[in-house]
Formats: sequence, C-alpha cells, structure tokens
Amino acid sequence: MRIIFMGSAPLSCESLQALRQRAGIDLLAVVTQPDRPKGRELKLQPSPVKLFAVQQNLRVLQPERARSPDFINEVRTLGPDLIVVAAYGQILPQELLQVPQFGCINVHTSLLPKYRGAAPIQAAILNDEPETGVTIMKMDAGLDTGDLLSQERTAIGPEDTAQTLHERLAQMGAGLLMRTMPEYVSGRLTPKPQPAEGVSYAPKIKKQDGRIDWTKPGRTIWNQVRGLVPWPGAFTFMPADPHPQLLKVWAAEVVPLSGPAGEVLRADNHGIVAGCGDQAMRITELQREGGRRLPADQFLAGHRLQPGTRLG
RNA sequence: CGCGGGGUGGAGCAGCCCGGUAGCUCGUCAGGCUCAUAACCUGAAGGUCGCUGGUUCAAAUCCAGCCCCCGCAA
Repeated sequence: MRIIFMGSAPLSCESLQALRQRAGIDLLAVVTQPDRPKGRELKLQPSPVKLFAVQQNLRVLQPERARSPDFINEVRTLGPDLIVVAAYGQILPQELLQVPQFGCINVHTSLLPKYRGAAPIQAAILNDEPETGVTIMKMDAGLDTGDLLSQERTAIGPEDTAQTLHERLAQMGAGLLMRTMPEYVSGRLTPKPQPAEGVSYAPKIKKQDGRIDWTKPGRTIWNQVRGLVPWPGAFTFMPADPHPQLLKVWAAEVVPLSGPAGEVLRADNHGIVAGCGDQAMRITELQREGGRRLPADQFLAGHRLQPGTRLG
C-alpha cells in the first residue's frame, strides 16, 4: 500500500509513527506545514512532524499551499493509493482528495459531528464535556464533514488538561487508525454520513481566550485553566510596580468559598484563593511574566500576594 | 539584528540606578512549648552573588563579551 501522510502537530507524530512501524506500507512522502518563524529569536522552526520524518529519512514536502497545482501534480506523480491526514492545518481541495484510489482519511480528535474544526480538544474541556474521543473519517471537501469510518471515546477526568487529553487522543487516534485502515481498504467498512443533529464547531484558540473573567462561575474558569494548557494558558494580571504583571494560572481547583470576583481571599501553603462569580478558585500552580512556573507556596515565598489584592 | 524580564546559601525573592559588614519568606538541622501538629518560640549550619575579562583602594552593585532561564510577539 502506497501512502502519503499529512500532518503538523505533535498529535500527528503518533499516527505517523504507527504507519511507519506497520509492515506492508510504503510511505511515499510526509507532507507538513512549512517552517515558520517562532520562538524568541523568531527563528524558523520545523514542525514536530518534520523533525520526526527527517530523523526517519522520509521524504518531506512542505508546500505553502496544499491547493496549489504544483503540489497536486507532485502528489499525482508519487501515485499514492491512500492519503492519511492528521492535524495537517490546511483544507484539502477536491482535486487533491480524488488523487488516491482510496481517497483521503483523517484522524480527528472529537466525536464528530461535534467539534469540527481546529481546536476540538480544548473545546471539549472548555464546554465541560464529560467525554470526548477520536474519529476516523473519509474526507470530503468540507471542514471535517466527511463520512464516518470509526470512533472511540474516552471520559474527561478532573485531572485532565488539554495536554493530557492531547496525548491520550493521539495514541487512541493512532491505534484506531491502524485498526480502521485495513477494514476500510478491504471494503468491509462502509463510510456513513455524519448525523445532521449535534453539529458544532471548535474555532482556533486565540491568545485572548486565555484571559480570565473573574465574574464567571468557578467551574467555567476551572475549565478554562485546564482547557488551555499549554497554550495560551489561562491568565490574569496582578498589581505590580511599574506595571501590572501577567500571571499565568497553570493549575487550580474550585473551592466552596465566596468573595468579590478577582479578589485574593486567602494566600497560604494550600494555594491562592480568589473569588469568582460563583464559588472560588484555589490556584495551586502559577507563573509570573519573566518567571518560571511555580507551585503556589514557592511563589508566595517570594511575592507579596496578600488577601485583598485584586486580580484582573 | 522583532520587544522585554531574569540568573544572589536547598526553593522563591529583595539589594543593583546613588560601588564599601549579603537581607527577606520558606526549607534543613538542633533545642523549647504543646495531648498533638504542616502551628508557635529560640538557636545553628549553609553563598566563588551565572561565567570571563575590564574600571577602581574597594564590584552582587559600574563597563564589555559569553552561557542559561522566562514573558510578549509569531
């Protein structure tokens, strides 16, 4: 089986690795996003998928636009039987989807038709879902609207963050992909259209989505903290000398106390408790701008953050 | 040359602008108080102030270069 893999996220690597280890698969090429300027010096950074592919001596393609005729022609020339896509980051045009005889299949980290789009993992936590999962689908020209091939679900626990979920779903996705692919290719599995009911979208997360609104209920803020790890993280501001300082909240829990929204109610070894619209948040791990990520007690050893301080 | 903060006993911070005995909140160790304690009191140990060089009678502090950490931005 001649396969081309397309992906860009850490999540994609898991599926790529699974394909790589599977016997009988000829990985013709790995397609990933072009290197982008990132980080402190704005240096060009390769995607994690590229790093992995290069290390494995796989052929890497990084088209600026996946819909460009040149790229589509290149894919045609390679002659894949199937294209596997996992968090690639670009919409594929119909013309490209038609190239392989088995079309393109996609690993998506939600229980479609729920949470189509860029940030399904975060959305599941932010929306207080009790569970989520992964879906393998046959791609069509729409945004995550293709016919369903298989799904697997997992419960979202109180200890989960977008990061832990990401890791879990990456593995589940790779496993499900491996089980689904042969079934699909052999024709034993018929793609089923997505239900019309229950469609929703998970738009790309923006930095500003991390800003904490202390007038919101404790549970909402808690989900925001968990759902935005590691980026952009839930953040607020603390009063400081020349300018208020950015404060990232890395871990917190809801506690049955109440007080003015955003006001520090307690600050001790157990954490920093701040009032919310309903109940309160106990911040247990946080990070000041320019500083490292610290447990609350260590943070308090060096920073004054006494009860009465207003966050926001 | 994208912008900015920082590296000070084991942890987190102050001191640096205006050079001259290294401080704070914890932790650790010893002792005390207590029915008891992560609480409280007393005492102790522990630091080449990131590295290299320069200026100076004298550098954590001023100057130059280098290494490392972090926030923004993307």
